[in-house]
Amino acid sequence: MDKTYSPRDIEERIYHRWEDEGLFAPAGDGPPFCIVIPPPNVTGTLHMGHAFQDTIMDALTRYHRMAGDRTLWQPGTDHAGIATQMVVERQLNAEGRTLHELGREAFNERVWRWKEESGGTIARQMRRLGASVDWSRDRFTMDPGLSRAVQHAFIRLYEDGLIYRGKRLVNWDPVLKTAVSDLEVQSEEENGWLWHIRYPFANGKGHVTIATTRPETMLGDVAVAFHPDDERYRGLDGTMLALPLTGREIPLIADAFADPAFGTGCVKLTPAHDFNDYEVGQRRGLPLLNILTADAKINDEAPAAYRGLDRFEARKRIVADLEAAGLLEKVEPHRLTIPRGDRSGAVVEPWLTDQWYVRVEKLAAPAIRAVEDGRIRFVPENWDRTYFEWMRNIKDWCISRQLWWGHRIPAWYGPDGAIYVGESEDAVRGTHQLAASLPLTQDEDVLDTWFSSGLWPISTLGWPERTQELSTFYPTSVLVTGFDIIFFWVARMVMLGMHFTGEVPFRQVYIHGLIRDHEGQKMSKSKGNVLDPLDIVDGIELEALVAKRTTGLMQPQLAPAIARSTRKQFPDGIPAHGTDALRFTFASLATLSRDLRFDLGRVDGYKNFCNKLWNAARFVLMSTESPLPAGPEAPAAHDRWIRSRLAATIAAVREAFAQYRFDLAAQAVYEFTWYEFCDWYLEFSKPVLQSDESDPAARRAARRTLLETLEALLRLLHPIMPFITEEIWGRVAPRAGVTGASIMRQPFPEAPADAADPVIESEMRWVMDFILGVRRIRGELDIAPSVPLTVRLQAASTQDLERYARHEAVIRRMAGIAGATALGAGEAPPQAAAALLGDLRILVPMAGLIDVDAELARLGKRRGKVEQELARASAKLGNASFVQNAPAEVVMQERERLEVFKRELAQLAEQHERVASLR
RNA sequence: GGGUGCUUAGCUCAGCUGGUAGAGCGUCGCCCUUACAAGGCGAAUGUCGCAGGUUCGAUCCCUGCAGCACCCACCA
Repeated sequence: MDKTYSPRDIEERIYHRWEDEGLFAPAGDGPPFCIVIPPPNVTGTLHMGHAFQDTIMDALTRYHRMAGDRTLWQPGTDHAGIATQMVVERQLNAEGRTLHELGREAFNERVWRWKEESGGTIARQMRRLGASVDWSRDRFTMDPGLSRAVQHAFIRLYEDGLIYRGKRLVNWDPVLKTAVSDLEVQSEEENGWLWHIRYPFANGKGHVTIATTRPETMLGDVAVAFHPDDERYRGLDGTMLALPLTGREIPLIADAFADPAFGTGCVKLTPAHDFNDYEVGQRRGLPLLNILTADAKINDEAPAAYRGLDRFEARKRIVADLEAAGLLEKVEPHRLTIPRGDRSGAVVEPWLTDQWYVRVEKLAAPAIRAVEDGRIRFVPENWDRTYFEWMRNIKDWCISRQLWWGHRIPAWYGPDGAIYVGESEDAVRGTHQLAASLPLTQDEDVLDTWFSSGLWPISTLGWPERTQELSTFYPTSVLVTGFDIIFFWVARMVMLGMHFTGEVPFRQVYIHGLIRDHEGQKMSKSKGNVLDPLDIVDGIELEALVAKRTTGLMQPQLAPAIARSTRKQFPDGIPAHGTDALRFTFASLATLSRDLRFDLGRVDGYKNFCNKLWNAARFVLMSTESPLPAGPEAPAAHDRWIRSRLAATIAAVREAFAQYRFDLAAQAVYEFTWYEFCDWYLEFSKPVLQSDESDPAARRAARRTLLETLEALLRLLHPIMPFITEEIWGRVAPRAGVTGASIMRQPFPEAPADAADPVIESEMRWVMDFILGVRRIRGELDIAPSVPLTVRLQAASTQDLERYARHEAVIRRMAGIAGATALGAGEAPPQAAAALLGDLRILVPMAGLIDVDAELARLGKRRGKVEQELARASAKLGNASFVQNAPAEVVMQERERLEVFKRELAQLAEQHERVASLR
């Protein structure tokens, strides 16, 4: 093995081998286990959130694969309608061309080309991260098979009466010029104004005053409402008003919709441009007057003076005209929520159009029940409340989009406006027996991306065909995703999956937190704090990092600040850490918290961990030969001890995986590896291995234990750190007598039932405490390691002496002592510093090497601590109700503690006196 | 307006069904001891947000408050 661990040399090579050998495909006949990947945008790149999510899914996948399950991690990408279309459109614009010049067909060809070009990026990145997806089953939402699934789903829902076409108000994005669903609208509080405007009575005698945040919509007003109980307007129901600037007359009506407490109590009604007003209008039979074009300019329904003006321009003009007419009563500042399109950032308009909708109520009911009765379980559990909250108030889902990139809606219109839904024009003509001469035109629109995403678990497995994969892997086992798409995606998969198959799409939904930067900020291009996971893996020079963060900004003026903060945070760029270190970091970050702060310092730490493991393996390989020599074996206590500790660690890791506590799994395996295996066990084994005088049977046992423990440890670590474990395992396994092409297909470790050994653990605890006691004296009294110590044992029991004898070689080496001898009965103890180990006192004679003051200080410090503990324990035991009510076990334990403290205190006092007398 | 989280060592976070507060990073000493200086050995550091309550006992359970996030919602 190379002396240093260098991830770059091993990772790519190993991944290719796995892939070439087909190790990612489901195998065996164990119970099925399946995860479908949340499909990233095909033209996108992986960010930290993806890398985190992929790490979790891969860890689960590898864990289950090793546990013997027939495991499929289903990969794929999403066509991401709006996002992708916007990117390509921007490319076009940069070339000085527009979408419409190109035409629909040519544009789509162009998007496909772009998809082919950039579509491999994600896959390349996933390979670097070690993702063990079954690439042979890679899918794209616009693949022919998946497109067929989408079409089939649409047709069936239509036939089931769950899809309809309707003219109503939708959220209209005037920049993208498409309808969007409620979920794609982001409402933010912003500062605005409240305009108070007078609407004169038609008879010229007086006026009412309305308050509005959107004066330009007055051009579409069809009524003004006041509350029926509002005394101020008693008897005015039905009075006609002269709508300013328009020459139109509209009625004043009494309607409970108006809130007497707001503004003047009068509200203008614009049913074509406001969701509330629309509802009132429907109820009251008011007309709809649309005054806006698709790009939110004033249309020809409005007075000539305003036609063609942008809505915000029109607002200014109208306010000015009202003021000039003396109708503007006042303007006051007002906080209001502004709805913006989540992609374009444009203010969304409620706009009257024909769109396709999914009638969700019937779909939602079984989807709610599935979570209520536990067929689907959220982890952490409380996300079900979020799910319920939304599902119980769900509204019909607008699924048509006025885009070109996506699944075209399979509907055709006759000249009379009749709607025919089917697989193709021919099919439609056939089913409905339409004359060949009857002209049919297909709907121009495409479906919401989330419609096809909602089918993902079934469509990737082959639905609507009844494939082998579908029957094997559906329902899938667990969905791993972020809480931000519970509504967009999770809920829709449940509804659609259940409707089409009668079964839930997944049994568990593991909701992970959001990766933020080290300051807790969301990572975003415009904040300039994004990290490319592969830059952490491979490292990146400072200048390259700065360039990466500052190019392609939507707001180029942010570049200098971003460059500055980047240089400050990473003065030397980012060093290479390797994939395993990054993955281990993600695993240890995967707590139940919803915000996860990513700190590069942790990756550094886990890279060191990789190095530690690497070197431990080197030691094991250097200390053993292949194959293990035959012969009788005599395991030492520490051999049995490490097996006992390994068993406990295995149990902890398995439990952690079962609970999706990757952080606890990582922690358990980290602590075992570093603190138990490396810090203690390897050192324990050295005297046996490196001495020519040791018992050959003990040596054989040590070598076996070394190899077997490491081999199991590698398997235990593999789901989280696949590369380094594979690399080391390839060398270690043969010596441990394990055969196999790859660690990937080895069984996940199981704790042998008889491995746990409390007796041995307590004996080794004694050994370790002995060593620690001497080391502490050395450290605190500043005795150089080169100074050999000979210690005396005072008040040693038979057991102490036996233990010392059994472990003398280890203790001498690790505590750095030349030897230890028991104090004879009646022999006066030497002047010495002492470490306490139960009743046993380990005396380090002070002759000439101990600083009296330092030792006194040391004793005093310890005494303070013990006194504190003692006081606490005795207070507890002095409390009658504690003794009475606490479980006997607890009380007994407390009594023991008290005794121990008392004894220790006495010993400390005695020691203190003796040392002080040296002065 | 409704809902959900969070507050523990300088920083980032664990702490399972209430029973002696932990880790990593950082800090401070001493060591290049032949697996590893990406290391070893040792050390320091906490009124567990605040105030009540339940309990023999509360970081943990309950109530209230404060601060910080986030989600949902049509108030002109």
